[in-house]
Amino acid sequence: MKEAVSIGLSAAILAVEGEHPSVLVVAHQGSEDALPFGPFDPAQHRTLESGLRKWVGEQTKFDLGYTEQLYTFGDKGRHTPAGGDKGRAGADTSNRVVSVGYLALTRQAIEAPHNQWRGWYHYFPWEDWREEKPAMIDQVILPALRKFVKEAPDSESAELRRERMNVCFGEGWDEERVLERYELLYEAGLVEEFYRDSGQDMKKTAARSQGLGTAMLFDHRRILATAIARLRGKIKYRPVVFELMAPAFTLLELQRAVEALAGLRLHKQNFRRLVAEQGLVEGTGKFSPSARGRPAELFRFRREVWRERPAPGVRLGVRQGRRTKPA
Amino acid sequence: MKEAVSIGLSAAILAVEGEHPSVLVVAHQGSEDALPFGPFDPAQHRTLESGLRKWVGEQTKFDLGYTEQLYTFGDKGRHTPAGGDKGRAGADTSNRVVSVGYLALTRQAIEAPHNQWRGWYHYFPWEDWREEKPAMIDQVILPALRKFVKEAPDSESAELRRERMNVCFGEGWDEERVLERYELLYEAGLVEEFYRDSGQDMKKTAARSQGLGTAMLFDHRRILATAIARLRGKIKYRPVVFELMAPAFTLLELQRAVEALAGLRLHKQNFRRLVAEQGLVEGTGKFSPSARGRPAELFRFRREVWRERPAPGVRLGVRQGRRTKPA
DNA sequence: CATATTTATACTCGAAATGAGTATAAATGG
DNA sequence: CCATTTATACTCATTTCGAGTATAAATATG
Repeated sequence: MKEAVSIGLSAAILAVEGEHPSVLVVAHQGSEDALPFGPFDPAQHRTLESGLRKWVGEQTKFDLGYTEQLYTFGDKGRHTPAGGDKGRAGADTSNRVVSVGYLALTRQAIEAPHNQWRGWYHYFPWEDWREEKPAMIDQVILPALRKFVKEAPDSESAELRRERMNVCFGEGWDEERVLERYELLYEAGLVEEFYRDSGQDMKKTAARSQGLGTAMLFDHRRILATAIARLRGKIKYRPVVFELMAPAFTLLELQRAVEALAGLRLHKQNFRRLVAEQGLVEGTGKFSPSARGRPAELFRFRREVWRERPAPGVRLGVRQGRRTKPA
Repeated sequence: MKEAVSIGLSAAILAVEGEHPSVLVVAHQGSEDALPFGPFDPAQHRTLESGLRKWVGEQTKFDLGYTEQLYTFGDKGRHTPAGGDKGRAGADTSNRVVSVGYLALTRQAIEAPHNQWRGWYHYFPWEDWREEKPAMIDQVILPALRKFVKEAPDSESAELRRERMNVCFGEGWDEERVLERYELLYEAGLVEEFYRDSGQDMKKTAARSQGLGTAMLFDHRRILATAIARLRGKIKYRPVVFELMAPAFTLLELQRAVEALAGLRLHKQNFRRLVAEQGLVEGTGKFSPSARGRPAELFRFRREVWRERPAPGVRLGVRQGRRTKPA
């Protein structure tokens, strides 16, 4: 009980601008993108969350609105001090860091110095299915994963890998499995972090040259994957999207925001039916000055719903096209 | 980043025996029930979970099967060393404990020395609606919460408290809000832990005499509430119930298990329809030696489903009776 | 000015899922 | 044999869901 460990708090601070979902990254030591990251000081803070709010406020100059704890990672090797010893099994008895990841949602998309907003899909290009199924899945990911299956040490392990491949990238896209997919790609050696963490030289590896997404510092991309997965799940049963919206918005704007988060296109007429039926939203009499087309009414979120309905949320109305159904 | 903190790992190890959902508790120092609890030793373990498995194996003599991380609590004051200083704002600069809670599911219900299985609903009597709505809700909880609303420092705070009361205990029971309800009862001073943590003498307090559920050591009841909430949510979309079942079971046994977890009664015919339709289960040709009535076929879980279906799980088929619907 | 184009919004329709039963089968205990 | 108990199959009305069609209200263009 006396083992000293330090606690790192990392925040995936998310926002949406129009159709672009983004995350706040800081220009950290070196070149890799990083999430805002700071230590938890037990002497100063009563809760983990208050510690987080404190230094996020200091570093990024704005208040966290909605926040939610994601996960606590304690894996050795996946949080190597940048530039430090890189041996995987290396007995680094120095100071072990356990990192607690948080999700935060905000409307503000300010540009503080050293901070900037970057699109999610830079880090997870295979997760954006709004236009079409990303070609890299069939062209790069699946071939590489099939190789990963073949190279399994034994047949049991191969079967397991095959299952994971199918669940993650096979028939029937489940947009919530963001973390599972990233973890699989990591283990299969298809993301840069794998080579960094295991001390191998990335340049030497063939797979590396394909560069699946942009790498991040430490385990920050894992935390971001967790954040996106959680958010994608949550929008379906809790009205969290509104934390990301301006006070007034058109229904199309709302739909575009949900689509940006889910990485999927939705059926317009059904989306508005769902939102309306659930009473999540009420019209202000005002209308949006639209460039062309009929002007859309501006709506506002009815904060009261969370009192009335036990589990409100924007159910994504219908996926368009695809969606294979099992017998 | 050099602040020393120690990490405690607590496990809510859950099982179901027939209709009785239970949790493994250890006879700890003093009188309060405790979850199996141990330190994380960063020098010895690569991940938090491997640390957990290690000492749970040592202390309780059995393997954890399915495990899942729940939440990391770091609140000052809610993890006071038993018998130690109890001042809430007391500057105990000693050693702060951050506790990571885990959920584990198991079939075995062995009786190790010093360990024992106890029913969930000893700790959360208001959560079991299988027979009927627990009378204590109307007779004890709601009156006390109304008092809590009245005593709010200002009207804004009162409105917030009223909302929480309604969401937690008002119309439309949402069986998943186990943690929210426990937290509300804690803040309203209706559970023993509140008085212990704030250093007040419980005997002196009127509310105490009503004793809502059995208290636990440290924040273990909070962790257990988190575990139950998580499990109640998860059974609806992932086939986790089967982690708790024997290899072969009748559909009624499966239903009773789900009911025990959810604290609700289900519609028998529809439950079997759902389970069958989803292909979660397949009949062995064998039949259960039933005491009376037509013998029921024994079924087994089809492990393959998790390959075939993207998000299988036992959707609870239909709540019987109640369920008020908003306009 | 008429008309194509664009966007918003209302309404329809069939397929599936859901909630609540009824009906029948297969055992046991008098 | 018959009342009782449990299992299991099937029916039916209602709601939800996925996918359209239809119409309205604006702008752009010839």
